Amino acid sequence: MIAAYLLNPASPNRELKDICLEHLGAVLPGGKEELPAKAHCIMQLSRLLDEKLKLFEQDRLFYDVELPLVQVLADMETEGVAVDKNQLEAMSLQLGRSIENLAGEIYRLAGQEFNINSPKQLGKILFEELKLPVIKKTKTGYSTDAAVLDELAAAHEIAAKILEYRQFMKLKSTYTDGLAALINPGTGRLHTTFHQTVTATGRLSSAEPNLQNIPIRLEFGRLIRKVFIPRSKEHLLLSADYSQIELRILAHVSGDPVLINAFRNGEDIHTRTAAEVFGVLPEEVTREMRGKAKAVNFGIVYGLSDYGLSKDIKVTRSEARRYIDNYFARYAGVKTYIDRVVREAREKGYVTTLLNRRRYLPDLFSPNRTVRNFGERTAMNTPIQGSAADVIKLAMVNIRREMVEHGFKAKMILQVHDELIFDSPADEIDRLAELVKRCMENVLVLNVPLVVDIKAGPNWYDVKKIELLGSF
DNA sequence: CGTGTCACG
DNA sequence: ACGTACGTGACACGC
Repeated sequence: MIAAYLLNPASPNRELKDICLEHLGAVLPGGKEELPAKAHCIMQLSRLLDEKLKLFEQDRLFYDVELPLVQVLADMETEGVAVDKNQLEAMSLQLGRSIENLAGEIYRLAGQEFNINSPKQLGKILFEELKLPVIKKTKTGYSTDAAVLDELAAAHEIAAKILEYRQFMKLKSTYTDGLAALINPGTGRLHTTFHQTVTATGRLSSAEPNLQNIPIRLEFGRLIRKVFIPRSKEHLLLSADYSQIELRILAHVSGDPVLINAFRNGEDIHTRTAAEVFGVLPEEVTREMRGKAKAVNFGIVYGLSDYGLSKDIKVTRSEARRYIDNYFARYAGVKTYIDRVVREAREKGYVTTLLNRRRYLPDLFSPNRTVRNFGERTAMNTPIQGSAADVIKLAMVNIRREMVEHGFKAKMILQVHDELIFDSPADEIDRLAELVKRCMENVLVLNVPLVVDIKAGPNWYDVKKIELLGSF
């Protein structure tokens, strides 16, 4: 399954019968021949896929990264993450009361009761009963998403209430109630499943529950993180996250001197970008300028458009265009790199990552311009996002080896794309922090340093940065 | 099961 | 004139 994934990660079907069809051109029979036919196919496939991996120079990625990662992920899933069930239930009750109060307010303002969770019913109330202006439409009717409600907030106080209602409803259904329902009664912990063959870029995904999307951006949601705790009172949680890994990878693959210098000098990258884009000194950069520059940096990684940027930071499209033009004028190496990646993708039909992960981009050849543009943005984004996935996967394999070798009691329990979480005895924390930081920062040698921040604490909310002594 | 919405990196 | 930021998963609704 994993070999087939590396050969073509965008292929939607990963069942044995799909892989047989794709690589052997064979249709698996049903009935009494099914089992021996499967055995035969697996044998054929193991040789064939091994040959194909060698041909694509993906054998190291397969044997040195993805295969050893299987055991790492299995152990993480088995260990699970402890949660405070009582606290989860208390939060649920509190959210339930807030939701009821808000619903009452919303019904009063609407002049009737209806299902607030139904976009169809909500649209009718907002745009037909209350006659609010229609901002945008979906395939099936009126859009009522957060951007629309934000705009409506000026016209009617119901909009803000609905936004608040949605926020609480999300927290209750997906997080407090949703997580509580998935606590394993035997272990008292949450045991996610990490999927290794799902994403087109090489990232992992997490399901049942998804522990890669626990709230953090809004303070209220962030409190959910308090329920994620160590397994015993002698333990702490330790989190280790890569600082700006995607932009560092961009600096490496593009060779852009301004970007490389910024990272080598340990500069704040968003401030540096603001200084470049707005033509001021770093010390003259305001909060607002830095915020916009941060959005530009994200946009660069995504394969930006002036439209997407303007929507993100709420400036006019021509203003966004100016930021982008300024960016490419100052980071000319990035511009050259992006043009090269897209051109090579068109020539070869695929893009690759640092460790030779591959993604085919048939969208590049679509007659539809929108689809083609999408393909071009994918061509820019995938080598960055996918290389970041390569880096952390290799680090996970190396960390596990060292932890086993040195007899650590601590356990790696979660991966959140650029971050690893450990459940560790308090008296191991300093040694673990040193090991994890060293493994993550030295996993590959790039032309800019990789920097990892380490935090520790009594739960996932209250982790605080710790500085390591004497490790340089 | 498709759609809309929204949580994360 | 049109339609667009990259990658996921879960929930609720409604067919």
